[in-house]
Order: sequence, then structure tokens, then C-alpha cells
Amino acid sequence: MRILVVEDDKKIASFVAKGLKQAGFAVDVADNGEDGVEFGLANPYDAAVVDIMLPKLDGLAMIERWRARQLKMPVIILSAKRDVDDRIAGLQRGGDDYLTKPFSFSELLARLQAHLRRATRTAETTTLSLEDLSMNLVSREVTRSGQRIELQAREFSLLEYLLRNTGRVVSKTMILEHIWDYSFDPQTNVVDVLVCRLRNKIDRDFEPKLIHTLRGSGYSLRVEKK
Amino acid sequence: MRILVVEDDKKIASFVAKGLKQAGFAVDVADNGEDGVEFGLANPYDAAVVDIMLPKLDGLAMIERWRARQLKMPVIILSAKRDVDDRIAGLQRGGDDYLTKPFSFSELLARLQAHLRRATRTAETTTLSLEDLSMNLVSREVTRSGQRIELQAREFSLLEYLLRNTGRVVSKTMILEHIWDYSFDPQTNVVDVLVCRLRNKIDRDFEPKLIHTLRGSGYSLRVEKK
DNA sequence: CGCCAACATTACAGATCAGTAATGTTCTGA
DNA sequence: TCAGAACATTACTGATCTGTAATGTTGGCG
Repeated sequence: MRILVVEDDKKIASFVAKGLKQAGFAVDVADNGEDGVEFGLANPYDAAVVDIMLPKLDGLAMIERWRARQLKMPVIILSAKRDVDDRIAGLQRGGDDYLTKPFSFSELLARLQAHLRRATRTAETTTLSLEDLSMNLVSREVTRSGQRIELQAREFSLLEYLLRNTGRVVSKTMILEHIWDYSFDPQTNVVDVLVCRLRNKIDRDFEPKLIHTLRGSGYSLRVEKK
Repeated sequence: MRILVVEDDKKIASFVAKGLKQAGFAVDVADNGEDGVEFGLANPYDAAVVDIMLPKLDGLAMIERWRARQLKMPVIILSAKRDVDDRIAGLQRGGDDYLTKPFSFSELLARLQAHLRRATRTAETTTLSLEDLSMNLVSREVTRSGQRIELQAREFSLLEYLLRNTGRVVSKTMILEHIWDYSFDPQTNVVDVLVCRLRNKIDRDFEPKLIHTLRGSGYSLRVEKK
């Protein structure tokens, strides 16, 4: 989990950053609004903690720029302004939470975790990926190394199944059951053929190979670390 | 937008409920924890505002029951307990926000709206629906009145497009562009045929009809209110 | 080293899908 | 009321997809 802290008061910044690092987050700090905008756009943060009064560009304007660029991470505002009107302004201009200084670090952490928890609770996975391979389950786009790959319905299902079981071994019987619903006539080599077709599309022209055969047990999608 | 308020203090409950109604929300009120659990499970609320000290079942326990049952709506806790530890407990046990009494209604409203905004901002929609028709874009399941319907790829795209434009009129040219990518040979009646096929599947055996023809302008997905 | 099973690949064919076009129906305006 | 346009429906067909089966290749064990 990666957090961006934007705060110009060195003491507060290091206090917050240190605390978050101890809680297991990766933390970056920016000390003015413009850098804040840049950092946010350049890296995929899971959340941000920002002060309102910042040099160069104030916190609320910074948040608005993020939102305009489709950055959706939760943002917790820290501010010395205690007025209800200030809080409302902060929330209305794109903030997700508002804490007044002085604040308790424990509460900041608890609120941060609540927001992160919500984010994962809400997300019904819409993209799966491994290495440079990625598939969007909604748009049904599959790419490898940024290159678009067309998959047929069956191939798509198989890849989805493999991706959902990355690193694990899936037997032919398991594939049969998942792709063809019920326990299905296993006296033909449909699975072999399907795997072959999928391989031709996602592994043939790329490195490293992702689909691996485990003789006697099945297949596995992973990056070999030998 | 539908909000559930769980609060046993009549004055506060009606104060909050009235304010929310004026802000355009549909509001239900429960005055104890057990009813709160029931209400929450029985109706699809977009958010909840709850007190902690409640008769029969306290607010935090109520939230935990909701969460255990996969209810994911944002919950704002209202409480007279001002201690940091109480706030943290509230957030850790499934609350999304914590406001101490006395509170400003405007701030409650702003926080509520921030949470609702986030919910819609976050959701890369994975299911679309209208009336008793619903489609899950990930599992690709389409149902009407709970009954499973099989759609072909093209039909699926068309229905998705129509659902994303519920209530609006889409012209044949728009459909052509969206389903066949580029501006495509319009000297054939592919669209008519496709619409016909989709209709047979989702409208033929059901009421009310959802796909409507607007002679000369196109089609529209909606529930007619005549 | 050689055999056999497991797996990979290829070619084929039946089923399904999607576009065309012909025919039928409905609506609107003169 | 009638004609014509817009739309609906149906049947047909070429393309694509998917399962089958035959053939080729690989790897492990005796």
C-alpha cells in the first residue's frame, strides 16, 4: 500500500510519514501543491493525506486537479481550520475525510484504514494480470506487452481461470469442469487443443512463457523463477 | 438515493431525517439495533447514519452484522463519545466515518455526500440494470425476472450500449458506430435485425416492454410511464 | 537406448453466428 | 384512405468457432 503525504510543515510531515511507515505503508512526501499534483499523477497511490495550506498551490486545488485527471484514491485532508464551513468545503471539493490539527495519529491511521478497507471491499475485480499480460473482464480486452490480443470465448474463459489461479496447478479435469460447466466427456482432447490455441496467442511470440505444463498433473500460469 | 437512519433519540432522528429528505434523499428510520439490522438487510440502502448507543443491539454490533452479510454501504457513525479510542473502535469495526454529537447537520450532509460520491466514482460499473432486467458485465450473465437469458456477443454489446444510455434515444447510426467500431456500411439492415433478435430474447416474453422504437429517430431503452 | 504415455499440433467438419436480402407489417402525412 | 417510408421478421448463406480425431513430439523410466 502506497500513501502520498503532502504537507509543508516538516515536523508534521515526518511525524506522519514515520508513523505510516511503521504501520507498513510505503510513503512519499511532497512539500508543496505543485509537486503534490505531479507525484499523484506519476504514481499509483492507494491514498493521500494532504494539508490545505500549501506553498505554490493549495491543497484543495491540488485535489481538484487530481480528480480532473481521474485519480480516484481516497484523500484525507489535514487542516488547522476547524470551522464547519471549511470542513464542508474540503469534503465538497473532492476530499474524502477531514481531520483538524492537532489530530491523533491513531485516529488518522484508523480513518485511513477505513478508507482503504472500503476501497478493497467495494472492488469486484475487473482486471486480472500477470507480468506484462493483462485482461480486463469488462471490456474483454486482453493485452500482452501492450499489444492487443484477440481471444475467442473459450480461450478467454480459460485464461481467466488460469489467471484466477496464478501460481497454482490446475488439472485438466478442473479445467473441464470450469469451462464446460459439468463433468464432461473426457474421452477427447478438447483441453489440450484449447490450451494449445491459447498458448499460440499469448505465449508464442512473447517471453517469458507463462503457461507451463506439469506432466501428469496439469497446467500452471506463472513466471518461472529458475 | 436511499438512506437508513438508526437512532433512538427521537429529536435527533427526526432532525436528521427531515434534513436528509430536504436534501432529496429517501429516508427510513429505525430506533433500535435489531430493527436496524432487519431494515438494512431488507432494503438496498445507499448509506446509513447510525448512533452507537441503541436499545437491544448496539450500533457497532449492528454494523458488524451488516458487514458479515455483505452489506457494503458506507456507514456514518454518530456518537456522543468523543474519545479518540471510541472513534478508532467505530472505524475499525466497520464504520466509514465518525461524527461526535453535537454535530453540524451541514457537515453530516457533506460527509455523506463525499461517501456517496466516492461510491459512484469508484465503481467501474460491473452490473447494469433496469426494472427487472440486469446484466453483469463480468460474468456476462443476463437475467430478466430472475430468469437467465443467453445472449450472443453482438446482442450483448447492444444491450450494454442501450443500458448505458437508458432513457436516451440512440439512433441507428450511433449503434452502428458503437457496435461495429467504425462508420460502417449502412446499406444493409443489420441493426434492425440485431434489435429484433435482442427484443425476442429480452422483451418477447416479458412485461413491461423495455425496448421502444422512435420512428425516424432510433430506439430507446426505458419503462414507459404512460 | 527405446518404449510408452502424456502432451502438442494440425487438419477436418459440424454447429453456431452474423450479415444480407427478401418479404411482411405498421405508421404517417397528403 | 392510400402510398410510401420506416421498421419488423424471416430465411438463407458464408464465415467463424469449437470439438474430434489423426498425427507428431517430448520426456521419463526400465
